[in-house]
Amino acid sequence: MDDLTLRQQEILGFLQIFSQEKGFWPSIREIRDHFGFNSTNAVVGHLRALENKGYITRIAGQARTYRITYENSEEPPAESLEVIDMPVYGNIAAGYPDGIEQGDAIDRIQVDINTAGIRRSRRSFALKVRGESMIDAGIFDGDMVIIEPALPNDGDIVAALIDGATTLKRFIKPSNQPPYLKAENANYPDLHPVSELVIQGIARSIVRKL
Amino acid sequence: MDDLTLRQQEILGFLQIFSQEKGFWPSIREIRDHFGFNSTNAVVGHLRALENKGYITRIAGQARTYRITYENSEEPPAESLEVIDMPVYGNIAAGYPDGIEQGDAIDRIQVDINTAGIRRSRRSFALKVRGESMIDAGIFDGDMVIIEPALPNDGDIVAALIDGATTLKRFIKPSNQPPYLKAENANYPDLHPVSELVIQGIARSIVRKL
DNA sequence: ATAATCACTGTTAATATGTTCAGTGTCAAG
DNA sequence: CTTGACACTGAACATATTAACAGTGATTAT
Repeated sequence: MDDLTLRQQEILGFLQIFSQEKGFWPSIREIRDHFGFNSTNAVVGHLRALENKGYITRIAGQARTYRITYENSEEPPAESLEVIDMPVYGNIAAGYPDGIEQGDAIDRIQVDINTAGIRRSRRSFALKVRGESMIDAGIFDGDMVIIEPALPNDGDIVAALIDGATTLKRFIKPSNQPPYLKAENANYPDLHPVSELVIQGIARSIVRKL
Repeated sequence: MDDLTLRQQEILGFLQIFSQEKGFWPSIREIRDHFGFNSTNAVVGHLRALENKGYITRIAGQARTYRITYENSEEPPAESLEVIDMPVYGNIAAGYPDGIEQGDAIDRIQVDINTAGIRRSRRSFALKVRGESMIDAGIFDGDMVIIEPALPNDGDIVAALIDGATTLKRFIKPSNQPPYLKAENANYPDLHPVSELVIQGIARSIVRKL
C-alpha cells in the first residue's frame, strides 16, 4: 500500500473522526471548510489520491458515500506492561486499608504499575479526593489518587487517617521533632497529631478525568 | 416515546441495516426503491414521522445525514473494564497522529478505558506535557495527558499542532468567529491561528506521577 | 534547466438529493 | 356520515454535492 502524504493523512483522519463523531460522512464542502480551503477541488484531489492508493472507496457521483478500506490497524499486541487492578474508595471510614471490605469500593481502576508508580504485590488502592486541601499541589476535588501502602518520608503526600476519615496531606518530618501533616492550601492549617498519626499509604500518582 | 406504525418500523429497520451494511446512509430515493414506492414523498412522510417521534435526527436539506436516536437494539454488553494500550509521545514532530511511527513513542501506558475517559477503537494516545502553559488548569510540566482524536468543542482542552510541535491549549470557538487557542496561564498569550489549526485530539484525562 | 509531484484557487457544469404542493384511497373512531 | 390518521402517487422545484477544466506556486527529483 502506497504511503500517504501528510495532507492525505490529515484528510483520512478527518474522515474517520467526523464519521465516528457524527455518524455520517462529511460532504466535500464540509471537508473543505474544516481545512479552510477556498476550493472544493483541493479536497477532490486528495480524495482521488486516497482512493487510488486504496485507503478509501467511494461511489462516484453520490453524496457522502465513503467506505474506509484500510483501517490503520489495531495496535501491535505490545509487551504487556504489568497491569494491576485496584479498588477505588470514596472515603475510608476507619482503620487500616487492610480492613476494608471489597464492597466499600465505589469503583475499580486498572493501570500498569509503571505509570501508576507502584510496585506489584503491595495492596495498593485508589482514593477519590474530597476537598480542596491539596489544591496548591495541583490535586483537586474529584481527582483519583493512587496510594501505595508504605512508610512515608519527609515531603511525601500521604493518605492519613484523621478523626476516622481519610484525607490527603503532605507528610513533614522535621529532624528531632514529631512529624505533622501540612495541607497545600493557604486556608488550611497544619495538622499536628493530637494522639496518633495513622498513615495509610503514600500517594504515587494521580489521575484526573477532564 | 411514541410507538411506531408497522411501516415506520420497517423504514427504521432498513435505515439501520443499510447503514450497517454499507457504512453510509441511504438517500431518500434509495429507500423508495427498496420499498418499491413510486414517489419519494412516501419516504419523506415516514422520515418526518420518525423524526417527530424522536427515533431519528436529520439535518435538513443535507444528504444522507441521519442519526439514530433510539436504538431499538441491544446495548453494548456492559462495562467489563477494558484495558487498552497506548503509546506515549514526548513531542509530535509534525503531522497528524496517524502518521506517527510507532518508534516515536517514548513509552507506553495501559489504562482501562473508563478511567482514561476514552472510547475503545479510536487511536488514542498519551502526550507528555512540556511547559507551563496549562498550569492554571492544573496541568503541569511532566504530566501525561491522554488524548482522544475527536472534533473539539468550545472549552475543550486539545492537543494542537503549532509550528510543527504539539502543545496543549484550551480550544475556544466563539460563535461566528474563527476558533483560537487559549493558554491557561496568565503569562501566555492567546494563540490565534495564523494559517491553519490542526487539532490532534481532545484531552480526556491526565496522569501525574508524584 | 526541465519535468513531475503536491497542494492548492476559481469557475462552471451536471446531477444527486431533499422538499413542497396538490391529490387519491383505505380504515377505524366518534 | 364525517373526521382524522395512515400510506401512498405524481410532478415540480431548490439546492446540496460531486466533478471537470484551466490555472498558480512551491518543492523535489532527473
